[in-house]
Amino acid sequence: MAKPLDLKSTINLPRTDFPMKAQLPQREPQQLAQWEAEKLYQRILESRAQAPLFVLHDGPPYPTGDIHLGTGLNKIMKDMVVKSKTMAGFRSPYIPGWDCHGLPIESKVEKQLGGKKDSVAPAEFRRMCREFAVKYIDQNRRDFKRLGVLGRWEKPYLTMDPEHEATIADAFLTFMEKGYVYKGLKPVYWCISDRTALAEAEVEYADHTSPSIYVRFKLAQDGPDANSIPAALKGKNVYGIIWTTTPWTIPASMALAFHPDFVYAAVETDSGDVYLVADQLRKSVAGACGYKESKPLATYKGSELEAAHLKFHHPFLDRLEPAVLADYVTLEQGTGIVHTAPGHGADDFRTGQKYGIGTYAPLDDDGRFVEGLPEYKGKTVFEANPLIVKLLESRGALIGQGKLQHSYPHCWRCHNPVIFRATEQWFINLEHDHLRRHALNEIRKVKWTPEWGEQRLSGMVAERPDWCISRQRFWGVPLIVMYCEQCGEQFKDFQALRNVIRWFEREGADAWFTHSAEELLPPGTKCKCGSARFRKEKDILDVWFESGSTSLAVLKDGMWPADVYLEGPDQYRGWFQSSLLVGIGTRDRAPYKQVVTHGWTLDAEGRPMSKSAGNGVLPSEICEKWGADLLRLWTTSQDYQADVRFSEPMMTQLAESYRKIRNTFRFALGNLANFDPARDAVADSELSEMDAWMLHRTGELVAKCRAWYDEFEFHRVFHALYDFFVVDLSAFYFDVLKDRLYTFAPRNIARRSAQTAIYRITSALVRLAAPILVFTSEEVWKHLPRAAGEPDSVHMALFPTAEDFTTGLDRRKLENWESLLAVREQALKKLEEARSAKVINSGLGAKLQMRASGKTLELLKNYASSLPQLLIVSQVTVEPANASAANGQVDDIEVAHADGKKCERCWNYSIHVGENADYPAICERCTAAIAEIEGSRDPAVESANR
RNA sequence: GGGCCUGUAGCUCAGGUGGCUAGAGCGCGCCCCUGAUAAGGGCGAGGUCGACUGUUCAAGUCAGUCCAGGCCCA
Repeated sequence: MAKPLDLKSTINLPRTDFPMKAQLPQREPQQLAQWEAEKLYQRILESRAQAPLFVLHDGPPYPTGDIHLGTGLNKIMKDMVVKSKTMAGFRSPYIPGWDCHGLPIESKVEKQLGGKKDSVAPAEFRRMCREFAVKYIDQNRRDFKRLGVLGRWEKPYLTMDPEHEATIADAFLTFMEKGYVYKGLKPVYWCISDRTALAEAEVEYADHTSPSIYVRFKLAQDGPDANSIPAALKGKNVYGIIWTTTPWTIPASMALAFHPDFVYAAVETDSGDVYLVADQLRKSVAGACGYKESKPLATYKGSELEAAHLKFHHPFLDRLEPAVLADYVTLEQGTGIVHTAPGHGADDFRTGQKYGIGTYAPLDDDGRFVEGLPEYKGKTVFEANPLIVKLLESRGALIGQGKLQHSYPHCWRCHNPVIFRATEQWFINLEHDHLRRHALNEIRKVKWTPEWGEQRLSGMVAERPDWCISRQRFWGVPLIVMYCEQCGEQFKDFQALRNVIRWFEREGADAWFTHSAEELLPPGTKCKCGSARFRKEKDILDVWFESGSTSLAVLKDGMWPADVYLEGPDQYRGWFQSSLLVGIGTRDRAPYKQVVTHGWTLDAEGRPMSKSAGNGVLPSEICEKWGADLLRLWTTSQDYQADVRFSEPMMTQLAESYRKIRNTFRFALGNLANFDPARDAVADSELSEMDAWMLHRTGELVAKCRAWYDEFEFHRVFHALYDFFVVDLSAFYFDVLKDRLYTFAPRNIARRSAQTAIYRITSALVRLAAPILVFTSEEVWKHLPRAAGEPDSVHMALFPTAEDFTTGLDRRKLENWESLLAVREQALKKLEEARSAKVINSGLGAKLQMRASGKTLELLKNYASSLPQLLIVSQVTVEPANASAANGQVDDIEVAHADGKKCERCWNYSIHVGENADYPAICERCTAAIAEIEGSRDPAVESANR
């Protein structure tokens, strides 16, 4: 008589309370709160107190309302570096920082004041700026933390902190003391109605009607270089023709610029004069000026004219202007010759520097000429325009005029047109003490990721002009420069000046604005001339000098230089360069050993993301919709060395990938219910061969992932892990394992072997995934049985090692399994054919009849008993074949319907179903399993298993 | 316009020093399962390797030109 039995109750189905649905947007904040309450970051550092250091120095973002996706990507990458280094056994602190000073906040405060900046004292103005910065920093900090980034958030570094401001000022003094700093001229945007310098960002372009004039400059026929004048021009009335829309710059004209490669024609006009213009523009110039030209006397390349040392007479001043070369000269309009006023144009200034021509800018703050001819002296530049045109006319130099409407820079505050004006600025001399050469040397010693970074930065450093470090602003660190009130000399007692640093340490840089020079200096300080009264410099430092100094302020206690800097590609021009120069100027070396750059953040069409373009997506929105782990998955899914893209379809796809990973973890956890590694794990020698082989494969994966983490190749880690989850585990190993896990007696050694492997594999994968999926990994970790001594947070754990996965399985057997995997692929195709032909439905309904020869036959015979489980079919027969198939292929596989009846318990077909009178519906294997289960039914074991 | 970089299936990624019919996963199509179930499994169709011209017995891989895009300058 058959025993009554609930078959399903004898099956070991997965059981876990690890939820299938992630609900990341809801759960992640809870996890964050828990980490914060547990002081996870501090505990990690404490647990690594004796470990070797690995320092990533955070490039400080500028505090703004919402963080941009690119900023999110950057922070996530930094977090992955820190977490992976921590798990590799390093002590890797992360001190986030903010770049607090500078124009954007200053502008906001100005707006708040309704443009009446002068209505408050500098100290009060600075207080308001500070308030703004604090507000934004708090907001940013929330966003960054939400991404799962662990670090010293409660005490970040701020460039506006007193101690930090002191370090910046000190670095400046070091530069000054070592002789790098000099005062020079540089043209800047200048608003003559507000009497102030404007930053690039403070000018807006609007249409403006300017005079448009053609002016002729007469070639000097005498002088020391007269011999080199080309023969065709000798002794003639030759004129260089220029075109300009700013007649008022003519008094400051110092040179005529030619393009080195353009062809210039010397054409004789109806008046008998010879005019020099770009050959291509000959006709248009003649048309605009209303003269007739005959055929050209000669043509010259611009470079020839410069080589001939041509000089031209200024139309109304006693000045000779040399022909110079400039590659910004264009043929789009004008004459191909550009009158060059180094005091009133950025391009002109550079050309002037190159040729050692003076920077002449005879204007006061109101834009009035302080010297020159009576016709325009004392007038503002805009008043002077028509006067100078008239003057040119009266001197016979004006050969054409009109009006031109064009886009012209205007002041954002008063909306009046602005001018370029040379002003006194402070510079760091790149040649002093071979600063440039030293920098280029240091660049070579740094490891660049990607490698082309070296070339890129070298190119920039080699070409860059001297560093202008002064700004006419308030919200920043002042240049510690003082002048004697009596003799006017710059005060250069650096020991005394460093007293200011002490003030800054106590009160911050505000001290500069609230105390007199005499208070800031040590009591009794005197100038060489004997005077004790000093005047403070008003300028503040370029914020790039500040951010360039952050490593000095942040990396204490043997942390300097940093192991790595990691930023976007815009920082070659910015932080990488400023940090390098400050590092060399103060400590004679680069502040970083390695520099990693990631790409720019683009939308689906490859356009850069920005709020103004309307294609920007905020990290906070992504966290709300998808979760931070999804954003982190996005970050790792792509190769960051190129630009990275963001689109909704990508996120949908990643969400699917995430779901797969999560479910696979969940399956593993479900099958580890009641599994206690300390009690139930099977020794290596007792492992089923397939399990040992899978452990081996896991070991290979571990080795690869660790190497990739080492090289910061996160996307390779992601793709390898993901493929392992999908292909090796979900589609293969776990699928094959179901039969053993579900139908074998719970404590059967073969089932324990499977669980041992699942446990070890899962424990490894969750740790490898932890730097990427910081929340999900923690969730898995908490559900995973933990060995004694393992930390309660996955982020405190160490990465697995490949050695953890050596089981002693010999090489030949490993290869056997690789071959069997190939056989499996072959069999699956045949099974699919049989399914379409309706021979079978499920694989378990099949019997495979294989024919093979040689080594393959031998292999299949040796593993005959494992084949049905490996292929998830009910029966497999192996017969010798006549022909021998190519490398490891089975010659033939035939699929037939399985023999016997379907076992109601394990769903395998067997001819033995019904043989056991007690359980007529089950097969011989299940009969044995039930006997094993019943044999072990003693209450003590039972309770231990529940 | 200049410097540097990027361009392999719909998407993301592999393809040392040139050498078999260019690979993977996802997505897609078709099918199976219902004991991972708002899961799981299988098979299949997708690529002129941005374009062109060279070097070579042989090029996704080397060289040149061009096109598209990015960062930074101008």
